[in-house]
Amino acid sequence: MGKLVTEMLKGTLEGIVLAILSGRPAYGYEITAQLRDQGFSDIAEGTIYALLVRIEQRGLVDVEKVPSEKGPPRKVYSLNDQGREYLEEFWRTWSFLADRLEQLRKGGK
Amino acid sequence: MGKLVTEMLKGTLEGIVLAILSGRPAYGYEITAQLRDQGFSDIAEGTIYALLVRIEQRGLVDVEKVPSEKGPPRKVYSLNDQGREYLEEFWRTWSFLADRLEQLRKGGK
DNA sequence: CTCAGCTATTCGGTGTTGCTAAGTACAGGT
DNA sequence: ACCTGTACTTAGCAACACCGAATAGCTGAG
Repeated sequence: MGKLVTEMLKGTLEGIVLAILSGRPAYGYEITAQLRDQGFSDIAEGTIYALLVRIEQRGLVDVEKVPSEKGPPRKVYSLNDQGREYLEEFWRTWSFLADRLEQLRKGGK
Repeated sequence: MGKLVTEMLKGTLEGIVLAILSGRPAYGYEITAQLRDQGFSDIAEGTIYALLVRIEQRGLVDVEKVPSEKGPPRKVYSLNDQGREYLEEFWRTWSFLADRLEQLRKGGK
């Protein structure tokens, strides 16, 4: 999509992934594919994996290694309580920003 | 506000400033104050100035030096045609992202 | 059986961005 | 003279998404 999206994703991609995980546990490859389906056509694979490592280190998710039928074992991530809390905080921050931008869009016309 | 906002601002702050400039020309100090009023309580001054330099170098704004009554001369920035075009692109990208997040927020519950 | 192709993860290096912190510069009040 | 408020600049830092390559396992075509 371009540089604009790339920059905007900084800080939101993390929330997006957490939101996806809040639905059900998932592993990296799956998440990447899902994002691609949902319109984030050019999200780099490496980006997701790096992000997953990060949120794991922060203790927002639990990890379980699950053997795959067609490849190396999957690392399945699931949102834990701390992650759920963080996700709520994320939504609050997002709302704040979205509200401000909505106002600017109306007023600034 | 915290790290979350800081990261989210990456990529959006630029649009925010352009949106402000689309209302009327303004200078850095003024923009910073305005943002603070509008709830971005801890935006760093240096951040805005650096951003303004950037968008000037990209040719999105025109600059005019205007003497001030109470300090060094102001650099007044005004959105030009290219900037207006870019701002529209920004809004399109923002809408895309906001839509995706809105969906996630509903579905992921 | 080997090789291509899909699944799945890891890693090193890059560019952009916002923050921190300090410094420069000018006006007016005490 | 000194401090406060206005106004801009600069250098160095950390976080994040990207790119490209490497690794690893499995399956099916040749």
